[in-house]
Amino acid sequence: MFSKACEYAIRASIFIAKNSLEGQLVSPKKISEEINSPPAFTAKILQALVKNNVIKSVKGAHGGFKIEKEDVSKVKLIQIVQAIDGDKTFKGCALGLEKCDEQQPCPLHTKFKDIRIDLRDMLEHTNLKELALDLKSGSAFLKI
Amino acid sequence: MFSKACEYAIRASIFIAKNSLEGQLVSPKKISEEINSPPAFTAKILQALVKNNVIKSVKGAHGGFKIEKEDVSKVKLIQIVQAIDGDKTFKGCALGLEKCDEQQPCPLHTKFKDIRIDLRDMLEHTNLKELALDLKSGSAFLKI
DNA sequence: TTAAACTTGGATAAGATTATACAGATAAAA
DNA sequence: TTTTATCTGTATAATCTTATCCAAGTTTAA
Repeated sequence: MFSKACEYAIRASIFIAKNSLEGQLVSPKKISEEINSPPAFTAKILQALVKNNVIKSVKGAHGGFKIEKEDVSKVKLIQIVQAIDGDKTFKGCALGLEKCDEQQPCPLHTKFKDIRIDLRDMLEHTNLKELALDLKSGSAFLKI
Repeated sequence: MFSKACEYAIRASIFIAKNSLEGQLVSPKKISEEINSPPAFTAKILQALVKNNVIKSVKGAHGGFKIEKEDVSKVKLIQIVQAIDGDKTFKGCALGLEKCDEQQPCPLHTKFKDIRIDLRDMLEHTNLKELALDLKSGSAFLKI
């Protein structure tokens, strides 16, 4: 569904969101420990998220990554997916056809439509705050 | 969503299904032409489909691939996906966690549940005959 | 001002997926 | 029985994804 990079990106973003709500800045080292991801690869992904304005970085000593408190509820999952995987996840043809649309559909076009729409809706309407709160309350987890 | 190999596998299976309904055997060369896929790679995928009992091969001169007429409506998409991609598409955690379940869910677990179920249902209930008939009637396409 | 802690960017490597090529096996048909 | 058309299996290459490493730049705090 998502690439490995995108999985890490979402997990990292939720972890950063949780800490940002608590006023805490987090280092990439801490992030990769807490979401159980390869440190160097995770750092790369964090940079991509910064470039795409999903998270902010604070350089220098005692720096790290954060999301402004008032922005945590504004960041939607779709922004993260789009930043890392582009829009192939919820756009494009299930069978890989270049030009697949209502006029010239692939045989699965109609059958996939609703699933795609549901997926897109979910990604568009789910924000980092609700996910971070589930993490905080202990009703959801980011590793193992 | 699906791997490239799986996309080719589904397209090839639908094309074979259509021809099998018409009593025609098709060569891998013809298949890759009609579904616009790399010939050698497609041949590999066809072999995998034979091994997994999705299609049958007829060896020797004027051989090719087919599906028994009475089986065309019995082959479900999920068999093809499972044969090529395994079950990662409709099983496993959206965020890549090893052990993600109702007891220890990832933050997206609940939100993904319905989408996964819908996808699986669709794959379980869609058979090659209906897809082949759409192709035959000209209401769906397999290339461009 | 200097050292420490951190982010940034580039080079590189390991692994998986996608793709090709070809020799050998198989079976129909001439 | 020989030719021909085809599937099958192995070896190999190209490309993309995943992952690591390190040097350089940035900023805080001592």
